[in-house]
Amino acid sequence: MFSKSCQYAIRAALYLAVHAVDGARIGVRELADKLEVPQPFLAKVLQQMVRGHLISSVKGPRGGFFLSERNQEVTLKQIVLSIDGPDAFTSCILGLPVCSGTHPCPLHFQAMAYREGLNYQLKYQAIGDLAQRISREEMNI
Amino acid sequence: MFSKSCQYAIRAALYLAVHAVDGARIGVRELADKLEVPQPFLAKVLQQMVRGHLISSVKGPRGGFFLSERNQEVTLKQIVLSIDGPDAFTSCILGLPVCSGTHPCPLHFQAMAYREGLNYQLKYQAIGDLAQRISREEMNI
DNA sequence: TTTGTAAAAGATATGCGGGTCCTTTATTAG
DNA sequence: CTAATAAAGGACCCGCATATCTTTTACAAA
Repeated sequence: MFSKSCQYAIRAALYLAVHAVDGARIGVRELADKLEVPQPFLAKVLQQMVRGHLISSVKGPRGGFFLSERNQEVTLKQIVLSIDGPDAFTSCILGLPVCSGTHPCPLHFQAMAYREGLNYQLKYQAIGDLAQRISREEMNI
Repeated sequence: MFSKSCQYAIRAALYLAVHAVDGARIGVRELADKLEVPQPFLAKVLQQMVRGHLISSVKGPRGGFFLSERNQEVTLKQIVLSIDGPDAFTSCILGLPVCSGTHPCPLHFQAMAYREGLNYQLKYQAIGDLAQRISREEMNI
C-alpha cells in the first residue's frame, strides 16, 4: 500500500506534531532513534518533506525539524500524495492498465469501496488533529 | 497491496476458469499473450500455483494448464495466501512491528476496516463463481 | 567573527522483487 | 518406439526502492 518512505514520512510527521511543540526542534538523530528507522534514509525522506512544504527545518545549533502552524494543517493524504504520488489510490488492484467503472476488473468495485473509505479518512485527517488523538490515547507511532 | 506475482496469479486463474473449459488446456504462450504479461515470468508463477494445488497442468503435446473441479473451488484468498503469504492482510499499514487492537497505530482501525472488507470478499469468492460473473458482464482480466 | 552544530546535497552501495534463459522431464500422438 | 511438444526446474541477470557515506551549506551562540 504505502512505500517505506511514505510510512516513515507519516510517522515522522506525527512524531513531530506530538513532540516538537512550543518552538522546539527535533534532529534526525532523535527522530530515527525513537521511530527505530535507519537514520540516513530518514534524513532523505525528511528533506524531501521539507522541499514539499510538509514540514519545516532550521540548520545550525539548536536546529532541527518541526511543524509550522501551516504544517499542522497538512493532511495525511497530502503526505501520501507528495511521497508516493497520485497512483497509490487509483491504480488497479490487479495491475491492469485500464480499469474503471465502465471497464472494471473483477475486483474493481470491492477494491474501490474500501480504498475510497481509507482515502476519505486520510483526506480529512490533519496532522495536528491526529497528534492530539495520539497523545490522548497513547498510541504507537 | 498485491505483488506482481500475485496479480498475475489471480488473473491467470480467472482466465483459465473462463477459457479452459470442457477439458481444454491452455499453454503459457497463449496465457501470457492474452494477459499481456512476460511469458517466462508467468511460467514461474504458474508452476508455483501448480505446486500449491491452485491450478492443474499436464505436460506434452496438447498439454497445458487448466482447472480441475477442485481447483474451481479455490478462493482468491487462497491464491493470495499461497503467493504473497499471510502478512498481506495483517501487517501494519505504517510498517510498525507491533500494531493491534490493544496497541494500535494511528491508522490501525481505519486500515482494518478497509482491509477486512476486501479480505471478506476474497475469502468467499471462488474462482469458478467469479468466472461466471466475468463472462456474464464481459469484464477485463 | 569565529566556532560548533545540524540540515542539505550528492554520490554510491545493496537486497530483492521482477524478469530472462537454458536444460531436463513428462506426455501423447503417430 | 519415436518424435514432437509443453511444462518443470535451475541458474542467472537487472532495476529500483531502500539504505549508506561524505562533503557542503546554513545558522546560532559566544
